[in-house]
Amino acid sequence: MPVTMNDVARVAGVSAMTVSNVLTGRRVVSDATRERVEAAAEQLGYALNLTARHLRAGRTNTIALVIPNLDHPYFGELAARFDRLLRSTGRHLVVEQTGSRREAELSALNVARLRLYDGVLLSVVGMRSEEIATLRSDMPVVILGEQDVSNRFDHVGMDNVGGARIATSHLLSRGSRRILILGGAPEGDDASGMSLARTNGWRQAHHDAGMTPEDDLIIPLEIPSAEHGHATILRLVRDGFAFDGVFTVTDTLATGVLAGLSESGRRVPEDVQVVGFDSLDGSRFTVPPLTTIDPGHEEMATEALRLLDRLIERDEGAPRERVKPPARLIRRGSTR
Amino acid sequence: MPVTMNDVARVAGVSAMTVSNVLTGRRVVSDATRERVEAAAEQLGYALNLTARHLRAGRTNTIALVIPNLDHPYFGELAARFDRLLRSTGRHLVVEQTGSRREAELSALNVARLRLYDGVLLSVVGMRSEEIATLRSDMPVVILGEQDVSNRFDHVGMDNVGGARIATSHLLSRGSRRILILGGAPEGDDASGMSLARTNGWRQAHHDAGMTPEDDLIIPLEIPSAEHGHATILRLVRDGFAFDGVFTVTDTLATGVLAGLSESGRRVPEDVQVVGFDSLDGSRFTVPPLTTIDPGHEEMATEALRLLDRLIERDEGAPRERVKPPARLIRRGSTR
DNA sequence: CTGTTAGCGCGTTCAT
DNA sequence: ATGAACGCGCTAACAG
Repeated sequence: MPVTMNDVARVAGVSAMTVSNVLTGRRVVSDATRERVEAAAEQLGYALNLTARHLRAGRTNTIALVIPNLDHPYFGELAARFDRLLRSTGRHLVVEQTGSRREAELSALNVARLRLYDGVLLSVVGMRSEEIATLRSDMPVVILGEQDVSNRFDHVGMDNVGGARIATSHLLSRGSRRILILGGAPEGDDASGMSLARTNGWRQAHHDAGMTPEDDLIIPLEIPSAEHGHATILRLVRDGFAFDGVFTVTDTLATGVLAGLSESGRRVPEDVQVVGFDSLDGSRFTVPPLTTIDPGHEEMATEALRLLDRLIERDEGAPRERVKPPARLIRRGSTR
Repeated sequence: MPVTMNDVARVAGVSAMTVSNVLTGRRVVSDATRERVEAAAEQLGYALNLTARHLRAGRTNTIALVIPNLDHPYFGELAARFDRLLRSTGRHLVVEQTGSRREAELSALNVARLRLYDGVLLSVVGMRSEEIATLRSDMPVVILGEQDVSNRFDHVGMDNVGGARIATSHLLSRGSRRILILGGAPEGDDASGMSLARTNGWRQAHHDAGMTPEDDLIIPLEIPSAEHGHATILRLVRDGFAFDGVFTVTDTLATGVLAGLSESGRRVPEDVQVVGFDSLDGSRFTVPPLTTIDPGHEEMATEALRLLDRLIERDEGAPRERVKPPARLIRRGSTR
């Protein structure tokens, strides 16, 4: 059996209450008693039972981050960022992986309702907007990501349209004329909101320049993975498809594209310029280094926590907010 | 106030115990009562309080993975792997990041002792072997990584020497003669155990081939990051240092090296061959794709959980084990 | 098949 | 400065 406060109290010849006071420092204890208690605790190898404290306190000082996968650098970096911020306020981050499965996303929310977490940062992928709107919101929840969310939730997103527009304008200004959007959404496709928005930005950039992009430049993908990027770009090159620029909807995708272009002898940026989206850490060291869009990671993280804390403090009066930091271009060697 | 079992019991006209039985299915309940209880729970929006259940049960069905950082792909992939395995047995994974700080590593172990987790998978970096040996082991703990750990703990490591040897032999067999070991440990350096072991493997491979490698080929690094790999290789090339092969002690390092070689006009694998270590997902799509060493990730994960479960089941009699799966070479385009 | 009692370990409240 | 009592919400153990 584990050692409890009562055990320590007995050995120290005091009440459990006094032990608690020594440990938490919430009340003043005489030096003599303090020392006896500390000695007893040490001697018995006492360890606080956090589960009991949480039950008693009704809160756990733990925030859950619900994401699709940890083995995708995008989410790994996200988790690290939140961890840093929470740690600095003495709280814990717990990561739940959903594998993008609807049920897992729901169940993670549910676990939160089960009082294990004080709040949830939810990065939804498997659920559609309509479905999200039906979620119970009796827990502090902030939605992260590109979804168009019902106004029953706070939401921190990114400027997908603006970012894609900047990326594409950059390619145009550097002389690309046939710019693929890899992972884009053709008209009428039931692609993700992210894909749709970034395709719109790509289109807008062309309009800004007085151009109308050809629809065949929109290359949809099941999943924006490096594999798919790689395979797709190889196929296009082999088919003799004409293009001199690629805007990939994610950096991961760009990785595969750079690999594919290199294999097929296309030089970057001389023959083809490439721009990604996400500004992953690793994109600084691709060959060549990847020009990309920083959607404002740091601001998104701080804002998400601000909104979540507001809910945790039961500041119910405040209306739900939607935050969307400005995106900015990071210029590197994959463009001229 | 949240709804409790008692509230549900009152509305359904039964005892809390019966509500519990309906919810857990641990005892048979008549259909009539079951339905009343379910209706009441639904009506009140009841949600189980897991904190209370955990206190009562004395276990949480949660395993903690303690790692330095989530934004390093190596650890992201590790976390994803454990998450998959644990989820398949109905348990949860929680990730604690330590930033490689000694105190954080200790504190994570401590949180575990505080009954929040049933067991801990500890990836130590900030502590030295001697220090690990002094840790209390009154919790189910399995140590992961390259450390030489006291025999008071189960340990799952990798074959650093063997892997480095295979990597280097491969370079030698493909014609490299001056093979840098980037992130290596010079004689007498107080480098990490990982670094030392991989340097030994590099040396052994040379001896296997009847050669003795020059000591100036051992390039130590503070941190095996892409940045350092990049900067260091640029410097070496600029200084006119002679080499025609690089064994980087991690894949991340190799990323920086490939970028640096490309910038300075050295062709891979024609002028310089490169081999990494870790077999990260992303290494399939570097330019060129990276030849690397798979230390047996999958086996390491399953073994670690087997050992941990043994401890959780209080199978105290069993002696501590140390597992070290065989490493194998993954050949790709960065070598000939 | 259902209820009563009791306690997991802690900390708030009220008393001394 | 210290202690007693009580309850956070759940569930084993023991009735009946």
